[in-house]
Amino acid sequence: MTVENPNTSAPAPAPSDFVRDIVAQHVAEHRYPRIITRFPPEPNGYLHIGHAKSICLNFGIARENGGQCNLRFDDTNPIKEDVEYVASIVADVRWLIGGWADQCLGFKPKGKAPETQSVGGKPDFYLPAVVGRPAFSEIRDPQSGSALEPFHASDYFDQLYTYAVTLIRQGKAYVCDLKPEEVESYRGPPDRPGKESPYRERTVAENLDLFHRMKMGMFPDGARTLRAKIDMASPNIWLRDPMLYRIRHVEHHHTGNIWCIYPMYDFAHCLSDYLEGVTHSVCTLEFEVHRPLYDWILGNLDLPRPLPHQYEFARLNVTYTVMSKRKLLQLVQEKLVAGWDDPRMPTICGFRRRGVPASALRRFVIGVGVTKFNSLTDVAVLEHAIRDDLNRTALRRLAVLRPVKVVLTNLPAGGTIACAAVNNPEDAGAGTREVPLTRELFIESDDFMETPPPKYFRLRPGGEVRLKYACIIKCDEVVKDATGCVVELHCTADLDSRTGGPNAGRKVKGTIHWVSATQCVEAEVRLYDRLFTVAEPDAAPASAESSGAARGDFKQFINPRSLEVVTARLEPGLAQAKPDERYQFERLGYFALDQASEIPNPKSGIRRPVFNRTIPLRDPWAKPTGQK
RNA sequence: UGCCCGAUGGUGUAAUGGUAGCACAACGGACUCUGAAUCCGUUUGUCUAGGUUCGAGUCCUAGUCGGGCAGCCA
Repeated sequence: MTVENPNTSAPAPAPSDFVRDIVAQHVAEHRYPRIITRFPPEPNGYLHIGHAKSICLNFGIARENGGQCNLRFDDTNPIKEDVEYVASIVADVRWLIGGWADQCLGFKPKGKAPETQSVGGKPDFYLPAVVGRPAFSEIRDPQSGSALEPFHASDYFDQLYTYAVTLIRQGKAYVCDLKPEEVESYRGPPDRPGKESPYRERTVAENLDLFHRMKMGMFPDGARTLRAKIDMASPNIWLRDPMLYRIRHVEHHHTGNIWCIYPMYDFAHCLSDYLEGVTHSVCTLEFEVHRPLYDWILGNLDLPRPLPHQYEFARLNVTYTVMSKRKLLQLVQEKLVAGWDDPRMPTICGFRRRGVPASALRRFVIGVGVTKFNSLTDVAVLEHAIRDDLNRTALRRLAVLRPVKVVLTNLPAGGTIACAAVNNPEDAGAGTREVPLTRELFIESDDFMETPPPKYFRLRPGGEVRLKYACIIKCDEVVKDATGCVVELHCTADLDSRTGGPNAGRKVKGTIHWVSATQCVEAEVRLYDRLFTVAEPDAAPASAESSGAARGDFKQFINPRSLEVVTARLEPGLAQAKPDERYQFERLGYFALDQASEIPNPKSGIRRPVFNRTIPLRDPWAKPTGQK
């Protein structure tokens, strides 16, 4: 199989799934002049890896068909939404698709509303996109240089109001005075027909007047709604005269105080799709039962251009994490994590801060496929995608997380031996660097055992091990403190076994990493592990002893060891680590500079770098099964 | 409960009436100056019962199990 290798730039195989099959068929029969999709988040939370699946599907379809994908905020409920989220969503989307599908990103000229036009003699509204790669710092049209912005459903409130009036004129919508509880009881249970609202047969003139007065702010919140007149006996709840508009006297983050009536999702979404010329409106499974309503609204407005259609796929679930916005918000608000971008969070910004490349995230969400089956994907698949990406691209470096001092007794105190180290064995072009070998070193405490188990092939008293890129050393003496703790190992170096030396080919079983004790940098290193201890924090029942209150509470499964902070010693070159660079600390894992933290050293005042562990290397030996 | 949707190894996903394949995981081996990577190999699957057909994972019917919908949320 072909892989997306950045060195060979071999293309990844074009994904295939039922949605793409439908699109391909439409392309084959020239149903639309151009394929247009959209990614429509509500700005009420941060984007997570589940959204990444939707983003890669929608932008993927666009890029594979020379089409476009609009970023549109589905902002029809001002009480839940906030500008805080708008900026983060734009940043996350652009990071995820950057260099991959950003040429398909559809934005609109800033402040522009749908244009009034006539198509085949019929009145119409249309808002075409500007498609291209807007610069990252400032979003501008690459052609004209004019400012761009994402689409907003709230930019269509005028047009949506006009469409609502059209429905009223046709006798297909009415103003209803029922209270919320009454609406619920009139709607009825799914197995029996509902009851028609007493306000259902109001005259067109009365409905027009009432709807206008709703808009003018003459009624309090909840007093009246606009409803579609469809069928109170429908087995589909969403066809039982669904709400189209409700009254909300609240300021909207994008439209300010212009409106006090706001359209419902079902009314706004299908028409927003239409206004933007969307052809394929791809959403998750829970909207499947809404599709007849989506089609009803568009089908009853005599719209002159081709209508969009909705297709549904199963959302992404991953083991050992939670995905619902509510639960993620809870983790943030209750300070169980450090914020939305905490590297343990399944948010896009969390992964980014953790050091996961966008290409790895993309590869993962594309790899799991698109179906209508409610699946639970093993987090191991994600971890594999990350390791696979980083293995090919990360620069190898030496770092010791939990140091034990080693003294090479046959080396002079002040001397330095420069050792050539390979930067990336997967990429010959990455070259080499020099690391200093000195009399005093640090090695990983795990790499020495006084009484090792069978098949342990690192350092032991009297044993030999190779220092990677340097030479073989032999452990002559174990120095302990008063409590019996190992404080120092005295070893002799076999300099003939140096890389490139006469005895370079000498074999010893183990090779370990190391850093010079006198020429290294200190860093804070944050070791992240999965946030939850169970595969399904949502579903796992509480243990029998737990109280009823704790039953089903995902928070009881939070991993108390999901973050460990150590002071590590790094090879000197890492003082110049770059934020965008990815590193493999050899034999340990993949690490990236934390861009949000700069810890000044209290002693020296020098900035001490902070590294986040993106993911550890696979380590079968660490597992119980590996210790046989 | 009514309606809608779904079901292929442990997990995810192909096979579009014609040899059930791939990835991850697991296990074994080779190689190794990273117990990584790489390479080779092994184990494990069409929910059940009928029907259509020369032939069914695929089409039909019924059942079982799972998910969704009953916000003036999206």
